Amino acid sequence: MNDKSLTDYPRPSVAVDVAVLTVDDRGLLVVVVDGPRGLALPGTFLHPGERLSDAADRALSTKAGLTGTDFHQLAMFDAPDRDDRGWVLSMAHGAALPAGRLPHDVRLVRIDDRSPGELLAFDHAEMVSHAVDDLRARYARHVDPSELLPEEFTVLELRRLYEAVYGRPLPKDTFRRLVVEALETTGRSSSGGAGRPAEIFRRTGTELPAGATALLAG
Amino acid sequence: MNDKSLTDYPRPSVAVDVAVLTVDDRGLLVVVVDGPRGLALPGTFLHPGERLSDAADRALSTKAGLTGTDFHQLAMFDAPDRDDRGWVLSMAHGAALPAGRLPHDVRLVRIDDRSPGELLAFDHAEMVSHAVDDLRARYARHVDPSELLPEEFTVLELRRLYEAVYGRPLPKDTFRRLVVEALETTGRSSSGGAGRPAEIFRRTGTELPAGATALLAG
DNA sequence: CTAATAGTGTCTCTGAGACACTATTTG
DNA sequence: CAAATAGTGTCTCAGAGACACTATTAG
Repeated sequence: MNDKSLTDYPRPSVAVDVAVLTVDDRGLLVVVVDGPRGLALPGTFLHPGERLSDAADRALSTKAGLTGTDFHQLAMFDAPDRDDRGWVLSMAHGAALPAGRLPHDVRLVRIDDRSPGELLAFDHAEMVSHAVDDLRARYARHVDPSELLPEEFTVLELRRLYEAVYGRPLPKDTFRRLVVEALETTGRSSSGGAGRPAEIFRRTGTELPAGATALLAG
Repeated sequence: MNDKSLTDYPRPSVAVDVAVLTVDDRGLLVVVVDGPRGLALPGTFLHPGERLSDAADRALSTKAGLTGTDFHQLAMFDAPDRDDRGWVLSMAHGAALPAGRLPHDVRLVRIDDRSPGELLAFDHAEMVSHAVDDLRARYARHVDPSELLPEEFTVLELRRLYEAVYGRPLPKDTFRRLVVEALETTGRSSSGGAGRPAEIFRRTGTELPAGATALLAG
C-alpha cells in the first residue's frame, strides 16, 4: 500500500447515499428526494476527516430532516462514469425508520419486487435493492433489529411488519411459535380492539431460532 | 448530492486491500505481504478512473504475482486516523484461490477462529474476519463458488474443503445427501486410492438446498 | 481372505405447516 | 347470545442425523 506517495494521484470524490426504508400499511417504502436529476436517494459528499456514517447522518438531516438512525454499509458504487459531474465514488448505506418518525413532507416511493424501479437517478435503484436484501437478512436473524415497531407490540403487529418487509403473507401460528421465544412478555395485554386482547411483548436481543431464519429466507 | 461543487473539498485517498483466502491441509489460510508496518494484506491506492476491482487485481499482481481472481467487496474502512500517512479510506475485498495457483514464495498465515489475530497491521485483522464470514456465507449457498477445487472432484474432496472453510467436521452421510443434488456426475470414478473408487462430480450452478445452508450456518 | 474407502437403507426424532379447536374480549 | 380476534392442541409429513449395512476396490 505504499507503491507511491499519497499525493501522487488525483483522488476521487467520495459520496454517500442512503436508502432509508420504512413500512406503513402500503408496505415497504423508501425515502427519496427531488434533485436536479430527478428522484434520488438522499446523499452528500464526504467532508474532510469525516466518517462515512457521519456523512450519511448529515445527508439525512440536511435533505430530509431525519436524525439518529443507524446505518449499514451496502456497497461501494465505483463506475467511473456513474456521475457526469466527475469521478465520484459512492458508498451506499441502508437505514430503517418507523414511518411515524419521518417528517410529514417526506417523499416516499413504494418498493415492489416486480418493478425494475427505473425511476431513480444514477444507480440508486440498485442501491435500494441492496438495502432491501440487507434489511431482510437482518430481520431474518433478529426480531425487528431496526426498531420499526415501538418498544412494546403484539405478535400481530410484529407479523404485519414482517409481512411488509418480506412482501408476502406469513402463517399466523407458525410465525407466532417461531418468534415468541425471542420475545419477552410485559405481562400486560392490549385493550380496546374487538376480540380477545393480545399479549404485549418486548424485544430481547436474542437471535431468532434457525427455523425462523429458514421460514423468512425461503 | 450537490450541496457544493465537486472541487470544494479536499478528497480522501482511496485504497483497496485484499484478503486472499486459500485452503490446504492445514486449514484456512490468508495471503499476507511483508510491508513497512509489518505483515499486512496486499493493497494499493486507487488510480484515476480505475474501478475498485481493477485496483484489487493490480494489487495482487504487483504484490503477490496473482491474477484472474474475482473479488467481493466487504466493507469500507474509514476511521480518519487508521493510516498515519494521512486520510486513507480502504475498501476491503475478499477473494479465494486454490493453493496450487499461488506462487511458491507467497506468505500464508493460518486463520484460526480463537486467535484474535492481532498480528496484522492497520485494521487488516478485521478485514480477514469479514472475508471469512463472506466466504462461509457464499459457500453455504453454492457448491464451492470460488472454485477452490478443480473442475472435477469427489465428494470426499468437497467435504474436506468445507470442513476447512467452516473449521469443523461435517457428517459424512448427511453432507453427501445434501450436496449431491447440486452436483453433476461425470460418470467416471477415481482410481488409485485404497478402497472403493469414488464417483467424480462437477459443479453445477445450482443453489444448495435449504438444509445444506442450515447445516453450514449452524 | 482383510483392510480401506464409497455409498445407501433405514430408524428415530424433531419440528414446520395445516387445521381446528379453545379462550377472551366487545356489543 | 354472535362476532371477532388471540392463542394452543394436535396430526401429518419431511427431513436431518445417527448407525449400520452393503459395495467395490487394493493387496
